[in-house]
Amino acid sequence: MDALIDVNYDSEDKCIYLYLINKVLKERDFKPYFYVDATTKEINDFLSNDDNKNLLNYVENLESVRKIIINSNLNDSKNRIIERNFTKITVRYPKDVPKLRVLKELGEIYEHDIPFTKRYLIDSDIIPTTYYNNFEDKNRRTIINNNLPELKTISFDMEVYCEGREPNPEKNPILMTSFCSKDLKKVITYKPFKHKYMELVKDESELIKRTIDILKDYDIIYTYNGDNFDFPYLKRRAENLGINVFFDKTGNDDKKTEIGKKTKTQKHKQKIKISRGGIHLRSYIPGKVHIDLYPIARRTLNLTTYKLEDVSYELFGVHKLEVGHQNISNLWNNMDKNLVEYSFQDAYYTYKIGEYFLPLEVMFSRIVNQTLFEVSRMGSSQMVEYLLLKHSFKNNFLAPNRPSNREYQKRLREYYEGGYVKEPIKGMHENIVSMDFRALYPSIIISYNISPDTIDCKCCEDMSEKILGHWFCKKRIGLIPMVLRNLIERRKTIKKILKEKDTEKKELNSKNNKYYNEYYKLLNYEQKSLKILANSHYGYMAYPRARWYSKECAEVITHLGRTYIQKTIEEAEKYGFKVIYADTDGLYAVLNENSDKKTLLNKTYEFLNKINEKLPKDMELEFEGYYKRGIFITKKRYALIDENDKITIKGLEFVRRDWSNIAKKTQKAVLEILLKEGNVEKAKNIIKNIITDLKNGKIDKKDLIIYTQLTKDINEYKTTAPHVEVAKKILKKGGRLNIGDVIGYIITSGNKSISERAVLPEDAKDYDTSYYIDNQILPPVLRIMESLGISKDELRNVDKQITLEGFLME
DNA sequence: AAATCCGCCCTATTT
DNA sequence: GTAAATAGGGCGGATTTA
Repeated sequence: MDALIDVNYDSEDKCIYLYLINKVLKERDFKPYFYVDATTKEINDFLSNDDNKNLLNYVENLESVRKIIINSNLNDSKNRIIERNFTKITVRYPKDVPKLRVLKELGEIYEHDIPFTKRYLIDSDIIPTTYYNNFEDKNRRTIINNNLPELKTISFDMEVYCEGREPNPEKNPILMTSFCSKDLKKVITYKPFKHKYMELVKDESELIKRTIDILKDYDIIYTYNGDNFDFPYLKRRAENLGINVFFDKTGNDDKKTEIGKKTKTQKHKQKIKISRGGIHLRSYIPGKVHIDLYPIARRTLNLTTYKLEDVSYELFGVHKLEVGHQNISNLWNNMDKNLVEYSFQDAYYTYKIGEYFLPLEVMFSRIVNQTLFEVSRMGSSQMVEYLLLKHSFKNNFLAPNRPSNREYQKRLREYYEGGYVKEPIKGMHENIVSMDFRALYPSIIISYNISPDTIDCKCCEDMSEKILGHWFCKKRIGLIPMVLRNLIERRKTIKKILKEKDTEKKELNSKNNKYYNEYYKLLNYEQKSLKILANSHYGYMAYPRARWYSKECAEVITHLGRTYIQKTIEEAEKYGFKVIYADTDGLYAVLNENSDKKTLLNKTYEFLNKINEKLPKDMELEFEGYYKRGIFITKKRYALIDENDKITIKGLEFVRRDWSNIAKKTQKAVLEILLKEGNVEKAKNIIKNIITDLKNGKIDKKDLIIYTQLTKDINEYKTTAPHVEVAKKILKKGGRLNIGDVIGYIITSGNKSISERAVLPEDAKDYDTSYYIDNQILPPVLRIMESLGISKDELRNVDKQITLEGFLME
């Protein structure tokens, strides 16, 4: 029983290492290759040329093969897909491929930039993190089951001495490391702190050695920002102290075999490799799965800030002990045992977050067919791309190339129309129903067979009606619709199983055994990952760096989307609904004549049945929800309350990070009163009280902080903005900043510009009361009041804040 | 000279 | 490093007002 957890090309051994749980296999048969649009003769001639003689050494084999290529020139009168011969060039080593790219002088080269280990997973039939029988024998290899493999997981965190703002690995030592796993809780350090999880070692060198010793026996290592901090720091410290860092599992070296036969033992393969991935680093250890939870949290959750503490609170609702980086040195010097507790809590919550995200990542890894390490660092578009590469390979297609920089720049400038948004009927509404299309874009893609390899195919030109001047093949299913259909069908099956299990559970009304729970949970994760991937295909086709980019396809999809929602609005109105608001794939409506909830719901279901009969079979308009009340302010900004008094807020300041907490709290309180009771006077009172508190300095500093993200390098900003000015101050103090960092600041008093008065919360001596009243508290609540028909004049006679306050304070 | 308007840049949301 | 549609703050130059 074996399961693959990592794949690495060993450049010393010149072959692929397949890391299974507790076993390493070598794959020597698989060689790097790519394709050239030229004949073997042309290539042979080119390579026998004296200038290119050295290139010939790299080539292991030339072979003419039939492949299907997508003709991306839509104006071309040839077919959309063409099957013809290309030359497949197999080389000795991965690094030979870049050298042979000069062959593009002879004709376009294809699939020359797919990393070798990823290529291996595309071409092989191995699904990562899945149990197989007879793994070592390619012909007898069979999947046992879909259970989650028993992976040994551990979290790891490090504390470092820090004098200034940033620790310096040349000077500042590692103070302690902490770990958490199912059966291990430990903090290692070289000062005798008192704590139940403490392990004392002699010095930093021993600390590092002991740390490696612990980690090497685990399969998965969770960190929080380990990519950019813990591992690079650990590596550098170890180098400076002259320590060799190898993560080879105890006993692994004895079990290394060729596929089939035994070979000499080999050690010292698994060391930390730091590589650049865009602006960030990646810390990889061959054979281990390092999962950095920080980027996953950033991608998956929507929070103001993404400190470990914020994420723990979001996921588990617990506040963990927090220590500022600068305070670590103090705690260390004073032998404060809180440092140990803090360090352990970091490891503990990192572990919990890791276990929380792992199943979903495992599912992505299986579906996309790439390693956990890679998949946990991919965005949804990259996952779609690898999924498509897999299916492209299976169907004998040549994958389109990634765009050149020029092509990318060109694509960036291509705009097209998106979803339809109806101007809302502003103000308060009651008895509201909402309906939306289930997976609108994916279902359109499938229904119309929209794909770069089916658009405007010559074979179907005459028999097709044109959509924005385009049509799609009727004879052959396109690559993207095919992949999408697979995902959606599998998801449907899972949903059905889950539903059956659910009713079964209810009928039995009994406690479930463990197997049932695990099975159920896992299917639920699979279902979630399938949904995410399905929903990413439209965005993928419109993504300028995509191989299967097609602006035309994306344009047709949104066009059809607009048509369907507009048609639905029209039908709803004919049916006796008043549509209050609609955005892209869904709408909110009330009945024209006054009615109770029951009448409304009955009518809604009648309407849905009627509409769904007319829709293509893969498309469906669904009931989404019923709401007692709702306030609609503008497009993309509204709030609703359901029967359980649950409030949903969309787009308003309350859900945005770039507003102070006090402004958000006030808006929420006002909305709550208006939605629950419709009492305008009470709402005014809330505002009045907050303003009084603000004036009396009763507001907690934390509630005044405004958070804004840096979205580019500080020098690229063309305008002065508060968060940019604060960022400059941070840099001046010796701090480091990255693109994507979130800056928090408070506006202090004075009469200079707002940007000049923005300071870091820790530096704020006071705050500008009138700024917070005029620019933070009032605008968000006034917009709501105004939408209810309470004119600004009613609230403020002249435009001075003093007068408005006067009105509120009466 | 001050107040106001407006376009631009920028961020963050919704779908 | 999925897309477009959208609102709204702050800045700074242009325009209007006194």
